[in-house]
Amino acid sequence: MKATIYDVAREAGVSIAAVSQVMNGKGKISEERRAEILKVMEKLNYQPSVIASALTGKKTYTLGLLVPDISNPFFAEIARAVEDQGHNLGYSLVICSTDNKDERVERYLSLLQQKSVDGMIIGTGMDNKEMLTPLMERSIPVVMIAREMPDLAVHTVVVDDFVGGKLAAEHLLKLGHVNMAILAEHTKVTSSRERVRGFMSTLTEAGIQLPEERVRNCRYTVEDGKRQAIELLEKSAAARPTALFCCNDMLAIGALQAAKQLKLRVPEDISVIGFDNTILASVTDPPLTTIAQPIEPMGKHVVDLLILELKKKSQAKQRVVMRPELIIRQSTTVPAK
Amino acid sequence: MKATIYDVAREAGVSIAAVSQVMNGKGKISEERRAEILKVMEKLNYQPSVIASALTGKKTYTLGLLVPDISNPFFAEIARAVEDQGHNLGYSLVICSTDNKDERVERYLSLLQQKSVDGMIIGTGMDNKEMLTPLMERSIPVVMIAREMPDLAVHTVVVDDFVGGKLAAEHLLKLGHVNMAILAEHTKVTSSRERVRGFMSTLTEAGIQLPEERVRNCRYTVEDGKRQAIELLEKSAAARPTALFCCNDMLAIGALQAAKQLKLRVPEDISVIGFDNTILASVTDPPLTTIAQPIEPMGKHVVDLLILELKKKSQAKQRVVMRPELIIRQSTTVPAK
DNA sequence: TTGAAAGCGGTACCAA
DNA sequence: TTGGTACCGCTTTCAA
Repeated sequence: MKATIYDVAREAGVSIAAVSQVMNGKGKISEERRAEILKVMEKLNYQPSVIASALTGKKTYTLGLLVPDISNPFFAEIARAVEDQGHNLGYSLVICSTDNKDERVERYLSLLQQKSVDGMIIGTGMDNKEMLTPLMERSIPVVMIAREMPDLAVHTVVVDDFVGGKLAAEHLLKLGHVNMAILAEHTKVTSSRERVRGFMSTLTEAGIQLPEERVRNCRYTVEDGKRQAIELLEKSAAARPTALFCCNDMLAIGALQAAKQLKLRVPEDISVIGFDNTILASVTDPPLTTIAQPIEPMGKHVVDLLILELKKKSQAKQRVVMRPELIIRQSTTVPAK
Repeated sequence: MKATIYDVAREAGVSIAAVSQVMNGKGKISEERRAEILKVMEKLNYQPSVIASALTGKKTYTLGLLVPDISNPFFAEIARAVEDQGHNLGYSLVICSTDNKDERVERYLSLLQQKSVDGMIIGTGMDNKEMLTPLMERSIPVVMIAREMPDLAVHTVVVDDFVGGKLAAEHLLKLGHVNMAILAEHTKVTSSRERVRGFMSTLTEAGIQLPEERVRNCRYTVEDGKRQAIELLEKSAAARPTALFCCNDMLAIGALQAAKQLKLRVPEDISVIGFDNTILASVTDPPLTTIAQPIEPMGKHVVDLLILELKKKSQAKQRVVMRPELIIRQSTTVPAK
């Protein structure tokens, strides 16, 4: 069996209060007693129970992370960043893949509460934003990453999606494209909406109009990206776009596959630009030009905000917007004339 | 504040014991009381504290998963499979990325113990296998996935690496290759060793010898795979291998990049075959022929074994070996003559 | 059936 | 300085 505080106390011939004090560095203990207790703890290989300690109102040192799917490289990379910073600060991470289903979100939220996690990091969308209010009422710290719920007072760390869309547009514009299309996510995904908005507004400034049918909403899968891209591209050279802005790397990969299937060369016949700069973007062929999210700093920052909040409650909620960056690889070039 | 069992008891005018009983479906409670209590629980939105319950000796319904790096697609996919099956059975998952560092493994092992997880799933290697014995002594259930420690009595779920290597070799042999090379992982990684062994033994059976310098040990990164592949490939057409067996998809991607840099065409000039069949294999260009591990069934199975063990202790430890499968895509073909 | 009470492993207050 | 002790929220035994 595991040694308990009682075992240590008995073995050291002191009270459990004394043991507790040396663990927490509180109270006054004579040097010799402290040394003796430490020695016994060592000898018994004593590991204090986080469970017991949590029951007395202390923290569980556990955080929950909700993402749509941990097997999706973007969220896996976020998870790693969050895990690392959490670990630095002494916290463990429970992962929760929601598949973007409200029912799963709800289940996980409830589970995490029952397990008394110290805080939650939300990186998943949800239709019903009311789901978070019970948490706030119970003052369980919540922060958001890569997603936002504007009318919720929580710390949020996102990339500047509008600027991201703008960067993509500027890049394509500079290359000389005028005839473009967009593979977007579902319209309820704010980040995607903003990316589209940034992209479109830049086109508009350049005097270019994008017909409505050139903006396709896709599910977050390679397959759907491919399907929609095919619809966009299976036209005569004159009728099809020369460049495709995809709101995430998965969709861009779908676009790449669509091009291949249609025997179109990337980038000569069709330029493709992605978003996120996950590992996927670097292994495709051709490697994907994409808009990078600073995933690691974002994860680190969101954890810092969460820990800050659960230490000293109540402070102005901040919305941290990080700057995206254009990563030029080889999936974009000047349009064929 | 959160409602406690006392709140429910008071509100319902019963003892906390009664409330506890209806929660656990134990003891005898009259139908009316049970209904009343249920109603009050509902009304107060009562959520029992897993922490408190765990302290009384019940489970925490939390599992720990140790992998080298959750941002690596292979392990992210494993994590997802494990998470799903755990979730089905009522367990949450704490992820621990070890970077294959014994020091991190140790830290996480200790942390998970302090948090009283019900069991641990090890998918990471470790140099010092002694690290697990303290767990066994404390009879904390441990199972392994995708890795093994032969002299450890734990349930293990792995793919048949030897057969995997064999499948790869047979495929290349059938295509007509005689001049091959291997990108392996570090020799301390048993799975990689077995893959190499399976591959080599099949070549030997076919009367083909592989010179020692044709087997390169790499770190688990695209970069290192690329570096080593370049060394293998930067020779005259006559002196270089016509096919490369890579012990995981990451290395295979490195090989693809090496070929590209050396202006060799895949598969015409050089065939490349990977291992794992992660999402990466489907997005490269050309798409990677690879040996698939049945990740999802493996994850499911390992969780089942773990749960089984922590329910009814003590049973013969089993080693489940799943069959790998050759997935032919477009990175392999007949050798140029 | 029902409920009083003794833990589980700590924390923290307070008296000695 | 020390240690006794009342919780924390829940489970379980046992007497009523």
